[in-house]
Amino acid sequence: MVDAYSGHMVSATVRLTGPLDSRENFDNAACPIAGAIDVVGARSAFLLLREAFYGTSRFDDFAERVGISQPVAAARLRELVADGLLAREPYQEPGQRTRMQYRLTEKGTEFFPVLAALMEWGNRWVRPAPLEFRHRDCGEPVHTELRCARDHHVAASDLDLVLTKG
Amino acid sequence: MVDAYSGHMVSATVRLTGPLDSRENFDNAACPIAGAIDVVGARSAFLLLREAFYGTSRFDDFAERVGISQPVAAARLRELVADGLLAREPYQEPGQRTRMQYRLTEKGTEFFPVLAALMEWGNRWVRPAPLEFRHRDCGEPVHTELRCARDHHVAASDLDLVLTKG
DNA sequence: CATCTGACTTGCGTATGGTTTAGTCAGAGC
DNA sequence: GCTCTGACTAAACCATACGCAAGTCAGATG
Repeated sequence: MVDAYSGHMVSATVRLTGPLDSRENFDNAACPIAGAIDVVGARSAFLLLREAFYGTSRFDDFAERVGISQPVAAARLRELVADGLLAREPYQEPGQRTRMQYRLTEKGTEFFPVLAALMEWGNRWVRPAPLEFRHRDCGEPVHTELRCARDHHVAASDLDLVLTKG
Repeated sequence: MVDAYSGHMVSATVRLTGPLDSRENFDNAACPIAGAIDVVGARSAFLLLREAFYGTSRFDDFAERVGISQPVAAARLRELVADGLLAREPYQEPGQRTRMQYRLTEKGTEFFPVLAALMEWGNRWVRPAPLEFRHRDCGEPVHTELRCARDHHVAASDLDLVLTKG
């Protein structure tokens, strides 16, 4: 982990393999991370999704619990629906009038690991809070990790980034 | 997974336990997710960190490979250094003059699961790319997942969010 | 018919993240 | 001492993310 020339610690980097090694075949415009951020990059989008995972479903609750204004909540919820992370649908409790609710789609649900990783990192490095995820069945704390198909725990420095086609 | 009243699918939500159940004891201002976003919320910050994990260390390379202008690269790198995710340090290759490099700190290195989760989600739902992380030792694909201390695989709907103090 | 509530919209101003173009500055090599 | 390169900075500008205050509108409830 110590660089031969500088004597400084070297970062734990991913290794880019094959055609990616020269960096010429890495297409920045095609990067899925950039794509993801273009969809959910706004602060309010992250926090609205957090709220959705906490069970919030109604417009006013979203705005209030996230702490954003109604115009922003409306704009962002509309985007999240348009991008397929949330579904907007009418519902009716008995004896109540029809209302609207926002529900996580499969695309939205699968975003959870991002939020969990962000929460874990934020809790450790930015804003420690007395909050923790626990597995309901066994009560043990839960954290995000990288695993390979053979179930090995993997660090960033043990990763290769490979081109699977082309 | 089907709501008793609406007949619609119900989202896979985390369960807020104890004092959090009523939502009155959930302090939005203290949320670690919000804290994390306040630090690395900008698109350019995510992409600069991605580049750092891909081994980039020099200013011009960051700007070019991320595809951002130099003023933005300078501003964001300065912030990431100020926030402790990157370290800016001089280095010197033999026979070369002293230059600057940006290196991931421990705080920055631990951000990797967020990027990995974002990449996995983006690759599946937004911008499929022929890119994959593989475990260098065994060659198997790697993905992010939630595990409890007893090594159970956990979904969002199997999670409790608990207050550990207060 | 009047009121209430949920779910927004409209209009306005500010802050931030981004762009382009151009320039600075220091050290190594010639 | 001139040039080249790496690492930025400066100025002017545009787009969007956000805020606040107020208004709209439709469907129960009384």
